[in-house]
Amino acid sequence: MTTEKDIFHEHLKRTRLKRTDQRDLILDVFIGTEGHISVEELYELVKKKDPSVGFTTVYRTMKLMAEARLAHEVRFTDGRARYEHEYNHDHHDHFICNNCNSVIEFYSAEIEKLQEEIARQNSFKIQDHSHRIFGICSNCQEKNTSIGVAAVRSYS
Amino acid sequence: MTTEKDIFHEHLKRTRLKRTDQRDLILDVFIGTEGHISVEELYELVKKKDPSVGFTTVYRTMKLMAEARLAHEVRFTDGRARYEHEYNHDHHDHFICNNCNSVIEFYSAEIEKLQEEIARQNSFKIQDHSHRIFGICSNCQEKNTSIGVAAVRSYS
DNA sequence: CTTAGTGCAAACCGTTTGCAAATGC
DNA sequence: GCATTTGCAAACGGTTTGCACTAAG
Repeated sequence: MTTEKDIFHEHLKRTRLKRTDQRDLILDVFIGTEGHISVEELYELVKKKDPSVGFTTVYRTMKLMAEARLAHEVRFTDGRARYEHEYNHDHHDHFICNNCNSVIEFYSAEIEKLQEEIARQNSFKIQDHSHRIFGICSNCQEKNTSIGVAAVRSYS
Repeated sequence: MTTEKDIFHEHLKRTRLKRTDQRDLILDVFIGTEGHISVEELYELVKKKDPSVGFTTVYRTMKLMAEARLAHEVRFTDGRARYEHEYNHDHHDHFICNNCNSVIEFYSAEIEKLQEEIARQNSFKIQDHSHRIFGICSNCQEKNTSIGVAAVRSYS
């Protein structure tokens, strides 16, 4: 059975990079998370296990994990990079609540298919996509009858 | 006939803000552009007409234009905010070439409909969305048989 | 022993903010 | 006249980089 650690080590070998204790630790900590974790959040968790690890290393390692297809980078409304597990996790897109910032995952085979069709019509070769739907989640709709739409949000 | 300037001035009146020469000039220059212009690009154009305008004012005015629904903010791969015309322009989404950074607009009524359906199923109230498809445009596919996929792109 | 990785501090870059002076209404 | 806007410079916040040192293979 292939583990995320195997994949990571293989990726390192293939690209002639070195295994280090820091990289292994960051991977271990990342494996223990779920959802969409920011680099800083991950750094805080790593620091608990080994306070000597620098946050630059976490940044660099997460880039490696993305290259190894273990992590997928996403961005919501706070301008930070966030990572979600990619290995053994199905692709999905996101609803993002403009009120409470919660994130709901969704998947539509039909949308995926239509994307491919339109790409084909345009002779465009898809490598990746980012489909984010912003609005108000059901929870916030119930709790708050009048939600301020003060400013136009910037979706970084 | 309602012009973009009318809409802008109405928006200012409604929100009790003031018309200024700078704001009018920036709007005029923006009206004269097409595509997806960055704040800095817009600032350079504005400077040609009036070098005394500060770039902070351009930033602030573009936010106003977005609030007035004259401009829509988008972000591709360079981390900059870009604005495209929203008034009298149909909604669309984007293909973005990872090789030459060109942008192709697309629209699918079916995808839009499916989005709404999935939102309804999740009791999510859509306010906006951002749907970006990254890959290689037809032009780059022809010209370059081997395109480097060196690093994982960060889609800001 | 050679090459890559680490941690730190400083740089970076797009964007925002504090402020005194200027302007709209 | 009062409130808003302006332009400047400085701050901000997330991320990246240069570098002397350390560690992996």
